[in-house]
Amino acid sequence: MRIGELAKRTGASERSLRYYEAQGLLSPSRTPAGYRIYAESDVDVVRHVQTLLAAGLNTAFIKEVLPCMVDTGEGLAPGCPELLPHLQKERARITMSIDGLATARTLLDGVISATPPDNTEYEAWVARRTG
DNA sequence: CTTCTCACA
DNA sequence: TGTGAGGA
Repeated sequence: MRIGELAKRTGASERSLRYYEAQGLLSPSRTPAGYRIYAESDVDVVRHVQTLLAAGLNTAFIKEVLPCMVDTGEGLAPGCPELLPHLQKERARITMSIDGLATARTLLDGVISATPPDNTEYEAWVARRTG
């Protein structure tokens, strides 16, 4: 099938499909005219890529683990045992990221609730809109 | 009409 | 990642 059909069947944009290819996640053959020809199995590959991308993994990591992933009908499962450590490492990375955002939010909360030394303008504004 | 590459107010 | 140009 050509890129248009694969896009329709997976919900991925043609743009994304070409991007996945550039990242080595897909390697469609070409017609003499240069049109990309995808295999039926690529539909699943694209779905897996979308799942992993949504799970916060980058294309480089996906490229490594994709061949070890197996479809369970429900979702994806680790096809190789030596995959778990890497997956857990990714999980840890996401946790770090969340912690960073949490402290950022706490800091911002502090700024939002802080009382300015000279609050005349601030209070005038509050008074104006609270009536 | 569909796809391709390349470039970017 | 979207979008549009310019071509096949």
